[in-house]
Amino acid sequence: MTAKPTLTRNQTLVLQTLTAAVEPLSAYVILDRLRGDGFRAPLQVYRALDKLLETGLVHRLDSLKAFVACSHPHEHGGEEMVAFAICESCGGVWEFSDSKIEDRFSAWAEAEGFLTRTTTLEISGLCTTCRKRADAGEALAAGV
Amino acid sequence: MTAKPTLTRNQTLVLQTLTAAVEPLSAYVILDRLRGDGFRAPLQVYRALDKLLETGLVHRLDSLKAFVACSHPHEHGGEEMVAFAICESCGGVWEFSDSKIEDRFSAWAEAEGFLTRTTTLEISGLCTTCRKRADAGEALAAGV
DNA sequence: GCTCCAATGTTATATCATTACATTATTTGC
DNA sequence: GCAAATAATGTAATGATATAACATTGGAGC
Repeated sequence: MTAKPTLTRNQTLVLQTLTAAVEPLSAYVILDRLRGDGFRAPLQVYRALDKLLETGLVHRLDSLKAFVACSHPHEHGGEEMVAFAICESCGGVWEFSDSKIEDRFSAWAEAEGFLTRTTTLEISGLCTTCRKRADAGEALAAGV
Repeated sequence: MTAKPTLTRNQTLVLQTLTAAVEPLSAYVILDRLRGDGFRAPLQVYRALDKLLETGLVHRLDSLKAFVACSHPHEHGGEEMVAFAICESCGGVWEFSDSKIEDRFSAWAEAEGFLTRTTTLEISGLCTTCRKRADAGEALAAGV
C-alpha cells in the first residue's frame, strides 16, 4: 500500500545488511557490521529498523530478539498475517502465510470483539536438514 | 504429563505473584514484589520462571517480554499449541487454543519436514472493552 | 553421618532498547 | 531563492532484560 517508500541512507544500509545475511541479526550485530559505514550508536540502527518495520520491509522475530528482511517479494506494508519457522540449529528462517490460519485467528477475534493490530506467529524447532543431521548423529551416538 | 511437579519455595512465590496479577509481569517487577520475601537478585526470579515455564504453569509473552500464569486449568507440560491475545490498552491477556490453527501449522511443518519444538502465537490489539471505549473517545474528539 | 545433586544466594556482566538533547538535511510555502 | 517547518541524524547516557560464574545450602538416599 505504501507506494515505494524511498529509503534514507541509514535505512538502506540496514536493509542491505539484513538482506545479505542468511540468519536473523540483532540490532547490535547490524551496528557492528555498519561501523565501517560510519555507524556508531545503537540508535542509528533502531531508528532505521523502526521505519523498515513500519513499511514491512523488515520483520522482528520476538522469540529471537532479532530482525530479518522480508522475503515476500510482493506487497509491503500490507496487513497480511505472516508466520515464521525458525531453526534452532542453523538459524534459518522460513517465512510463510496461510489464509486458513489467518481465518481462524480472525474468527476468534471477531467472536471476542478483539481488534487485531499486530501478530507474532513463530514456531521454533529443527528444519528438515538439521533434523536429518540430528537423527544421524543420534544414531551414531547410539552405536547403530 | 509431568505428574504434579512439587514446587520449591521460590517457584511457589513466583507462581503466586503471577497468579495474583491481572496483567503479565516482567521478571523485574516480580523481583520487586518478592523483595519482602527475601528475593534480592534477578536470577532468583529467572530460575524459578525457568522451571515454571518447563512445566507449563507459566507462559512467556515474547512480544511483551513478560510472564503470565497459565490459565488453562487442565493439563500442564503438554504439547498443546496455545495462543494469546494481548490488549495494548488494558494489558489484559486471553489465552486460547484452536485445533484448526494447530492443524494448519502442523500441516506446514510436515510438508517442510520441520520439527516444531516451541511456538509463539500472539496477537496484539484492543480487547472488546477497550475498543468500545476508544470508539467513544474518537466520537467525542470528532465532535459527534 | 556421608554423598550426591538440586536449589539457592550473590556478584558481576552481557545483551537489548530507549530517553534526551543537539545538530544537520530535506521539504514546503512563499 | 529563502526562511520556516519537518524529518533524519549524531551522540551520550541510561534503562530494561537476561545470563555467566562461582560459592553455599538443603534434602533424598544410603
